[in-house]
Amino acid sequence: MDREIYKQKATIIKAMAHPSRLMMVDALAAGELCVCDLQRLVGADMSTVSKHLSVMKNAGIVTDRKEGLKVFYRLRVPCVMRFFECIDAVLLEQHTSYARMLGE
Amino acid sequence: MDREIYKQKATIIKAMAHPSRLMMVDALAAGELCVCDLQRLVGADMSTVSKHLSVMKNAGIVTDRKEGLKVFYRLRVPCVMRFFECIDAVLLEQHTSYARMLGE
DNA sequence: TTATTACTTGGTTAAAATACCAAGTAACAA
DNA sequence: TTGTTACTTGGTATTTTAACCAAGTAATAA
Repeated sequence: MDREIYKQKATIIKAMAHPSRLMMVDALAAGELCVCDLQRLVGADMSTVSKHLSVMKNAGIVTDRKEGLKVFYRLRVPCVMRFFECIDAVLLEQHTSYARMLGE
Repeated sequence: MDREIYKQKATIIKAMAHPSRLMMVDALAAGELCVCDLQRLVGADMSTVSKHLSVMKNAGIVTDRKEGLKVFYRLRVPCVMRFFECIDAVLLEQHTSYARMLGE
């Protein structure tokens, strides 16, 4: 059934649909980071950050690797970065029509 | 502040993060459709479909146009379709590692 | 005018997501 | 062993989403 596929796809997209998670993906585009780095980045409780990461891990967006005390996360499917280009296009379009509206 | 930008981006992504909405975007990729078409497609209450569309409209993903009794929606930023390619890559990767796991 | 169609909006209820604190685990250090 | 660091997981309160029904609006038809 098609329904099930759309549900799976929605789960993946939903896993990115949060400001802190987007921020983390953006940072991870440059390479591996430990949870402690990501916590500093988003400035939330460690448990909150950890839960955000597990959402993305379950969705298949990131993987992790333990090294000593630290756990390093990295993007599993780098193409998610191409999302951002399109999102920027949407934001730009919003901005453009807003400017157009003001000009009328 | 960066925070605000990430929040805006999350709003756009969140607007696609629902099975019915994904299904509609997919259908709209082929061209304009009226709310009645989209209702048949997703098979939910008309009011539900209308609200989903307004979420996407507010996010800047679709626009609408009234013609007689019908309201036609279309994608405003076609690049959202490129999302799907990447989502497919994530699903494929999930599938691949699952197969790998079974093989071990 | 009244009726019908195609939508949207308001209201309500149920389900899901999010944040923090507290407690638990795993690796290393003393 | 005991302590510390770096995380994860459980619990709970709050907020956000989502679905349907009912009522409202705009365009057309009779």
